[in-house]
Amino acid sequence: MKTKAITMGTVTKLPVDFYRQPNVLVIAKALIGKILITRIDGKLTTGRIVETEAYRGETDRASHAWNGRRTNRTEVMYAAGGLAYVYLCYGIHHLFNIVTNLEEVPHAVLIRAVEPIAGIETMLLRTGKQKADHSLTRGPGNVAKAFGLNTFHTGTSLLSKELHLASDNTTIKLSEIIATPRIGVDYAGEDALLPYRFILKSNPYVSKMPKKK
DNA sequence: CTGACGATTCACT
DNA sequence: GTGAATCGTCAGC
Repeated sequence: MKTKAITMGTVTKLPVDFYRQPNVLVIAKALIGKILITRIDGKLTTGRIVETEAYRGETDRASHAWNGRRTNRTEVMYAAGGLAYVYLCYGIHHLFNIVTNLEEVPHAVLIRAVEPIAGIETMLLRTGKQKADHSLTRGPGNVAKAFGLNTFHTGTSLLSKELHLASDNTTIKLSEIIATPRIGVDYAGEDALLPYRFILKSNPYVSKMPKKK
């Protein structure tokens, strides 16, 4: 066969221990360059993560679980790491988060942007876009949409066949990763300035730098 | 039960 | 650069 196989080397599913490391910032940074894989409605979509944000639970005013706030919606953040937390924002957009750390520690990482690898047709279909340009999977709302994620997936294991993360041979140099303040969290006061956002340098799928307000 | 608002996006000026 | 869309969640009565 002359199939031009997509050379992806060895792709390994991230183990559950990865999500249970104590420092959510380390996890958010380590997720840059990893592969997001979903098999939803029988459609395979994969992409490389290029932008994340860390939310450090009860000590972080930008987090839904700030100061130990615990409600029906945020309950999943208090579970042990390795689950998905998807929630609706502005009544329109679904945002995909990864629950990290141990039980009772509500840390999470928001996936803000992904570079599409496979299933681009499916992504176009889901987002209703005509062309596969940089906006396809840029921005947390678009990522969830393109990968078929919605609030129904909250609590789904990130080790499942339907939804998981993986690592390939790609190594990201630390110098390629930049830390910046998070976006859209002005209400968080001083915590809004924390450099908890990680982006892959010069990647066109990374959302624009936040404008100074 | 009611009212206020958000970890955003898109179209338009 | 500005503003509207739009509904689940949460706090308060």
